Amino acid sequence: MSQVVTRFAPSPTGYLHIGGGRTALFNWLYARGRGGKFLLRIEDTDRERSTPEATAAILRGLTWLGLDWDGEVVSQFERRDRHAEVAREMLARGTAYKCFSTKEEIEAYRAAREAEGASYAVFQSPWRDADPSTYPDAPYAIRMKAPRTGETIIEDQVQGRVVIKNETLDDMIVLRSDGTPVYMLAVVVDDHDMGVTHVIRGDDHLNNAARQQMVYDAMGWTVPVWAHIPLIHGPDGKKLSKRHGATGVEEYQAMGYPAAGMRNYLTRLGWAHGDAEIFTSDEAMKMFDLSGIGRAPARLDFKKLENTCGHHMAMAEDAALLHELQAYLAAAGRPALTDLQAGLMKQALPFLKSSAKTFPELLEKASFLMISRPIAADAKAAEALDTVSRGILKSLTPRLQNASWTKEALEPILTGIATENGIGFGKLAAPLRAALAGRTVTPSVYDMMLTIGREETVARLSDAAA
RNA sequence: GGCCCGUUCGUCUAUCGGUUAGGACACCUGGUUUUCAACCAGGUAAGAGGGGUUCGACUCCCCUACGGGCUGCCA
Repeated sequence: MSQVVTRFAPSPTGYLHIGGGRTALFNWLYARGRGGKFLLRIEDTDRERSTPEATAAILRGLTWLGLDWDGEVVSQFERRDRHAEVAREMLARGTAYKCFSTKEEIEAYRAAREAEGASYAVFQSPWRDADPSTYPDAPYAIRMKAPRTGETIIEDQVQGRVVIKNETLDDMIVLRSDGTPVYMLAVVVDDHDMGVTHVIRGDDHLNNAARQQMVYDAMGWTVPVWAHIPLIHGPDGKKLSKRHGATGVEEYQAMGYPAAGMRNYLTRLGWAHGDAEIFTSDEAMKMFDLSGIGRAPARLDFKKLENTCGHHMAMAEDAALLHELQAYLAAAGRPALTDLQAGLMKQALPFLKSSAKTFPELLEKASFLMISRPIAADAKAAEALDTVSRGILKSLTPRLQNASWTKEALEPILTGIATENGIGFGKLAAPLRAALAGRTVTPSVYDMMLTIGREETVARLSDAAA
């Protein structure tokens, strides 16, 4: 078996949709897991709607997801001459013909059929078998000479064997009367020329596959392996749209989901391998197979996304996580970390990452190291700093001056103070949290003290005790 | 309208004719605990409906309902 070649072929008419991201991911996993190639082609033949900004956004989205492609990005529009050449070759082979019917004539044909009571009308061009000597001197489109009887069978790796009756398909136009190629032809020519062996795409193309397969047949080309995957739906089961919230991959980056978690979640959305839930991309590549893809559309579940992200956050290496955190801040338009904050963050990451699911949550938990003196206590925290508590903090600071700065050394000091004052550790922790972080919900007081260091700890406690 | 695809706990799914229908998320309860989390243990919860085929159907076939897609000289 020759090398596997897959591709992702989005239209540059907007940002990278979450469904497109998953389609790209499946193609990437399939190719990478088999030592194959994953190609990227921009289907920009619709000049009205295609924009360079959209192409850039799609590339950014893929890059964020960690999906790397092989070779140069192919522009479909730039290959239009090649597409036209194939259309002419079909003409020469007799698998296509010149059609001089105008748009008005086609509409009239359909209207007439419907008037006769037909519920639908496949246009049958009068030029299909016309004698070339009768051709008018007028613009013409090139139509594929599709079989009118029999059936076209799509052997789909996800949908199974799909049978389409040829009589329901018209002679599709492959080259418009203005000489530009039509998408359906372009896809086939490009996939063939690029050596694509496996076409993994949304099942909105399932019906199209029949016509595309006819082009392969007409040209005598090898039909690729088809795999039409179901689309992603919103939580209510309807097609995912803006009203469900985020539909763009980059929006998820801006919301602070780690890319590894996003990848894992998207891989599991509509695909399964036994009970495997949490896995790295390397593991996913080894497990991924077309047979594991479900046939029903899957719904987006933010809770599970978060949970999956939490696992990956905890699994991440500190340096890489810090790097991604900084990228998140930039993507979300939030201020970057100062060198001091970055240094403290690196120390705090080992305990912060184990309980955070997203970067905003991580930052929330890290607020004690983001702030600087004087620490402003919020209303609830201020309540914890009553006269008695301030007195306790005051008596605590001298004992911290000479302690070695480890949890083992600090623990007896803090529990000792609590015992001396006849209070439980919980009663002591509250004012400590208020003094160190200015809030009532924080990481462990020991973790905070160890992170910011002796000098800053004593300073913050002294501030609060004053 | 026609054609095509789909339908297992609330959600993602396992099952490929014989299971007490399994796992994960969510939810509920308990535990741990200096707060919030995280973590640990346990629990609630499913084969759209109706016909067949079969000794036996979630699994195979048909019908219905519901959802989605396609039906362009858009992609």
